[in-house]
Amino acid sequence: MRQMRTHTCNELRLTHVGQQVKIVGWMENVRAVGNNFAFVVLRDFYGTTQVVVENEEMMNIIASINKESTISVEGVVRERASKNAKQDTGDIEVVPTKIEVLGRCRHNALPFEINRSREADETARLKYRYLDLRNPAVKNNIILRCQVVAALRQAMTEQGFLEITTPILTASSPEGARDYLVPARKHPGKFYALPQAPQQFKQLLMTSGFDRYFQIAPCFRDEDARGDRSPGEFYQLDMELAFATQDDVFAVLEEVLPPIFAKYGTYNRASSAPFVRIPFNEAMDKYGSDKPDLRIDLVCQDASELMVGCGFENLDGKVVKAIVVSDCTLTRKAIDNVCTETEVQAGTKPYWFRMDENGELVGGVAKFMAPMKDKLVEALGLTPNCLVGLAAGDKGTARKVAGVLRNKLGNICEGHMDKEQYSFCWIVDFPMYEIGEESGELEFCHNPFSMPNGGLEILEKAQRGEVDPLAINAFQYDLVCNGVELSSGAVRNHDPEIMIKAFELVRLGEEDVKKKFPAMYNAFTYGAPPHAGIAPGVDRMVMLLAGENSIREIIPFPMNKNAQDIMMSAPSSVEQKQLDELHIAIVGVEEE
RNA sequence: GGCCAAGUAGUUCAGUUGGUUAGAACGCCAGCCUGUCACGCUGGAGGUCGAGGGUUCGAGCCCCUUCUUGGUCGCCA
Repeated sequence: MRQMRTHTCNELRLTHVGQQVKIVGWMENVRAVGNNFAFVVLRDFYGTTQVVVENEEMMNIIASINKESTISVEGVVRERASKNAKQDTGDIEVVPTKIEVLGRCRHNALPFEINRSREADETARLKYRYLDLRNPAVKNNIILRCQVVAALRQAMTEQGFLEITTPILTASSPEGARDYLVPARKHPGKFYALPQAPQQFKQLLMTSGFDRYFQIAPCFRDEDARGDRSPGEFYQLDMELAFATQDDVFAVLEEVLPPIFAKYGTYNRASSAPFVRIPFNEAMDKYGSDKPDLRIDLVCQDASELMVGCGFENLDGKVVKAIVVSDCTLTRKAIDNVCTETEVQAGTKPYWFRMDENGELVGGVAKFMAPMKDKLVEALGLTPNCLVGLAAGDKGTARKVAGVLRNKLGNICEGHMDKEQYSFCWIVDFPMYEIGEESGELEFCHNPFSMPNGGLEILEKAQRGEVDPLAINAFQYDLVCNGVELSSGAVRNHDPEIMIKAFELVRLGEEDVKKKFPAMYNAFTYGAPPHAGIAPGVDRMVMLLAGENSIREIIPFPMNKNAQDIMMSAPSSVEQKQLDELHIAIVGVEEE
């Protein structure tokens, strides 16, 4: 036979019985039964097939190699004497006439067992990622990723978007995250930067007249990792629409995402259009978060007034958020656990009390609550067997603690979370400005590209002191799914005058705009279309679809949380010659 | 960078109040086994208990330092 193989390891069925075939793959397992009789499991990308070795010659070959070697098996398909219903190819087996070793595995002890690699130490998995990926359970996440990306491309294309690639080597951006810099050999002392997002390029494409742009765009940010945030690089479904409003952008994703989530997700239910829209301030008040998990039916109620005069100094006179969990069966120990975990995550401890089955207030801070029981029952709608979580402090603290507590209670208390679905919402009306924590002065809340709601007029009013700049909203929005922030987007500020005015409010001006965004500023002076866009994170979407908690499970070759690729040994030292060419001198670093 | 947790055989873990030779499962090696499919049975090899220091008659266990890893907060226009 001339081909390497005639069939894959998930192809042969009873209909093939009697045929001469050739299959290839990894020798996953050998079950020897008797001296000259063994079952060999051959695995390739597609599945597994059983090979039966029945004579000494073949036995010797199998015995001479380690598991995970690649072999080629030429032989005849035979119906099994005892079939295995759990295996796609469980009705047949291949009786070899020839076994050839293609790639010998030189190790009889692997760093971990392939089919149990997900339980192995993560460092070992990452170092031997090529072995980890042999595990079908690991590999399937990568396949899912490919399918989702393909589906996204197709859906976007069907919606009339053009995929346009933008530069990877570009200029450092003064705003946002830390840049990855690349030294420019031909320009001593100067650097390229890897794009944090194709933001400016896509806006320039709009200015060029491309009407609907998208890209599965690699983005690079030199910031620390999280469970749901890979260090260094990630991918966004980046898109921008000319002559478009916020609603136009929403309509695209409301059309594109639900079918893909329903088809490829762990859960087959996804919100349908239109997704719920929640103003930023309402989200913060009601859910204690700008990325609420709407699968949880709990809401935060304001209890600040109720607590006045309760006599407990940590509640009395503070901003207090109450979360009422009806029919709560948590034990005291479980409640304490939730409170401790909340404190770890939010930095401040929540308080609690319960109404027992007799309608008495018990546990936690109940003794402070008892005197005003009637008021509480009416205002918070307390019923027997309900738990009340209290988050208190200044406004920001109360919101944050309440948000964390809400998530924990929703996840742990039965009946308050309809988990098996993808629940989308838009968070809208983000404030344009905020008071910076460090500077104490007015700063852009999110990014300076967004169009303020009210345009030039409201900025001028703010400048004249007629409007509180903190009350100005931007046409800025987030897409949230199951408590995960999938994306930020905005109607862009395409008007140079409004841009300058927006900068003036944070003590910057025309020169700063020109200096920071020269290409975009200039381009906009030549007639720019109003435009808007968004960029959902591909990695996070796939993570949600795969039902994984770690972003590393859905990236083919992830870095560890210290931004190292321990398989490739990146980052690494380089030759002095390379440094010289780049005009780089390493100082203040000890040799390893 | 702060805080929390973990680090014991190739792998995943157990290890009681500080006390004899540090155990189990899987994997590996050898032997037996002709219908297994998480094959089975018998035996065996395999350990600087992350590293360094301290307390003690005696430390895997207690104390200090340090390294690594994970989580979390800072950070992420």
